Amino acid sequence: MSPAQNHLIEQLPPADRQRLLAVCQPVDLRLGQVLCERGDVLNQVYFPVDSFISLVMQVDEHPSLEVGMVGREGLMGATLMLGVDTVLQRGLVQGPGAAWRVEGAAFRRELALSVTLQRSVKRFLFVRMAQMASAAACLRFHLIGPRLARWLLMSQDRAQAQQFHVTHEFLAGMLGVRRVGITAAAGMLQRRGLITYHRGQLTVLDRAGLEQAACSCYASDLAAYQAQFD
Amino acid sequence: MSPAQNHLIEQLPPADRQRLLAVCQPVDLRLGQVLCERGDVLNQVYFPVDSFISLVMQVDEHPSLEVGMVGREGLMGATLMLGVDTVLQRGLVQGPGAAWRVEGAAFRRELALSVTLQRSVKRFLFVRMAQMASAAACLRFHLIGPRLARWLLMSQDRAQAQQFHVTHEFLAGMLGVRRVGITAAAGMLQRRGLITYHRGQLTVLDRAGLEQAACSCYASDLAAYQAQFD
DNA sequence: GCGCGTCTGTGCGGTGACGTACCCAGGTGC
DNA sequence: GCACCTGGGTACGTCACCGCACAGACGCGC
Repeated sequence: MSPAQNHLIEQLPPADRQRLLAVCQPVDLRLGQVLCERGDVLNQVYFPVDSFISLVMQVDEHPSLEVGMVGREGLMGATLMLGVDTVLQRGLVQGPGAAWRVEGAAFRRELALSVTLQRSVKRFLFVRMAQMASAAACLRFHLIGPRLARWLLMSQDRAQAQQFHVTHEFLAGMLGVRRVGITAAAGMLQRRGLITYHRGQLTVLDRAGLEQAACSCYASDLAAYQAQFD
Repeated sequence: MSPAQNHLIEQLPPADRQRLLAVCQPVDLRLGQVLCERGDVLNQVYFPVDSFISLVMQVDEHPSLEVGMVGREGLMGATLMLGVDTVLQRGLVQGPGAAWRVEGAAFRRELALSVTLQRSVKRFLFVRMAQMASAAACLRFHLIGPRLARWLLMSQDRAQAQQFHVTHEFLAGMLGVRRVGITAAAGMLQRRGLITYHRGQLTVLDRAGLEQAACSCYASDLAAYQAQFD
């Protein structure tokens, strides 16, 4: 697990990094695993390495809806920084793989000890706020097609692979639409030669084309991240 | 301005409160005033007293869209706590009235001196995150009618008056819909005897009925706030 | 008291997504 | 080789909202 790392951990000064890793456990996240539910006490923090996690809401009887995604660029549980240990959204493993897990109390101790860690977590929280705001506008104004393209790009960035496992049903639960809506939109992307899929295996064929097809929120999310971390 | 106060300031220990108020200026916010634009450097923080402020986004060529509202229960500029001084959304005065204004640098100094202030601002940020997430789901799933009812309740809570000034046009820019969409929804609320309006003056007649008509997001937003501050 | 700008109401065709239902194909397991 | 489940495609009527356009109505200022 040494070359592929979580970016926030990677950027810590060596002493802070070693101290943090000493209280981390390497875990393997399985596709579909639910790490926490809304309302839970937040007692574990995850730093994805080559896994990634969707933050999913549910209101009333509506389909579920993703409001955030966390990969190696961040951590799940950043709100502990705000002194609150309530979980706001379900944490659903969307890309299987490795992650570091820390107990909440230990994480708070490390935060107190490392100004650099504090700074990174704060900035990541800020990025999440920017992304949630743009997600709100996206949900209001953008059509399923562009939103799907954006979602695929975001996943590909975190999976760092051309191919990953998603069914239309699953995608519907991310975008908060019907499965048929996804079938229509994905079929269009396939006909345009941007992606191909078969029984849950989806492959990105033309990344540049997908970026063209995606709504502007993809670019603005990326810009919000880069403004803080590059 | 002494009895009516901003809640965050009110709850500070006397010494901290006096120190903070010493660097605050009382200002009078005018309806429609724009306090900051997306991308600006955040160099002023506002604590509304009997005014309130809408946080408004704009994407592409679409109508504008409110993604948050700040009244006497909070402050505008809480993200300074995260060590970032970039403004994410336009700050538009939606309810005219008094507020305290602090320079960004002075606010940071006070934050460093007062653990209580830190704690309050952090909690308020957490509440804002909860509210943005629920706003996202609301935008996706709820119809204009219930969303409008919710918005009126939120405004009434902050205006602390039965009556306030809003035109259909303005409301359209808050909910991100056409003006006619508001006319239809507001007309329905009026026919049901919940509100009445005339040339920009809107009066809430039946608050309980409005709560019935509003989507579940109003209750869940309130609960998120109360979990932190009551 | 006249004019004009602002605020509100209505009408109409178009469309993106919805709910529901059914079908087919690929793959797995007995 | 058959049953069964899962993933994906198609069809059809409905609905909320859109874009656009136009009309009344109130109220302020000259």
